Amino acid sequence: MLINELAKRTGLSAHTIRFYEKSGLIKGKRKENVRTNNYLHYDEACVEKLELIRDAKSVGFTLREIGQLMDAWYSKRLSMESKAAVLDDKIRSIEQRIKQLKEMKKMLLLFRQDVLDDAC
Amino acid sequence: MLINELAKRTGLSAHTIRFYEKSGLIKGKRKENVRTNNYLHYDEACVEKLELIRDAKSVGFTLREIGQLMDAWYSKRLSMESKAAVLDDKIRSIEQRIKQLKEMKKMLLLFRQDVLDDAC
DNA sequence: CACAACCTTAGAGTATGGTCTATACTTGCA
DNA sequence: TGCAAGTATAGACCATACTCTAAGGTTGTG
Repeated sequence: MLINELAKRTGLSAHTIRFYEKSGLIKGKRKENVRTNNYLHYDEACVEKLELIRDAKSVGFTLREIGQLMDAWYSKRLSMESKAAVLDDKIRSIEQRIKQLKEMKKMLLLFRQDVLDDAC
Repeated sequence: MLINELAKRTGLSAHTIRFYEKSGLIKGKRKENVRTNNYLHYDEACVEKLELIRDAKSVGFTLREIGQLMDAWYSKRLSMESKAAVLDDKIRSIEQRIKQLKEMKKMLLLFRQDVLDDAC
């Protein structure tokens, strides 16, 4: 599929997709048998990757971290161990973030109670 | 206390503290009886606020959101209802983020298992 | 009273993550 | 064949959140 279809499939703009491609997160391919243009073609793996990017971004991962994550998942040059290590690292950082969020929530609930108490 | 002591107390740089002050998140006061300089003095509330900023940033809040939060907490011009509403809003967004993080963790654990399985 | 160690403001520079514009070529349809 | 719609690349521009430098005034100690 071409970039506009990919944009429709993922809900991202073509601009943003090009930005991600320039950042090395996804890669389109040129068709060898087509010489008249240099349009880039994208496959289902690109859709999946862009969805992963969207999800990972929404929980606070940077594009750099997401790149490492996708390398661990797709790359052939990394060993099983180093792939697992990258994933373990991200999993630990997620657990840490969940812990911090729970603490922040507890604090906000206290704030909230104080606000309501003061006024009564 | 002056800015360097505040920096030491909070672990933030004086640069960053000035940036936060310029952004409206904290406010130092000039001493009225001192006319020879225009040094800004900070109190314990500033230390607390900066610690809140640090914590809230680490869980992904923007400075703008943190500003709203601290308004809800410290401001006298907001009603009890609107303060509680701001807090409720942030609490809901935290819950949403925790949910997303748990999903992301589940996914990474599956990735991890797949990586290990493939290699065996 | 020299001088290091503070303080101030203004503004430049950096990194991240987009977002948009300009220019130019290609394709598909009437 | 003309022309709207799609594609490519380069680079400008934006917001957020710092980070640093410059230039100048103040304070405290020997």
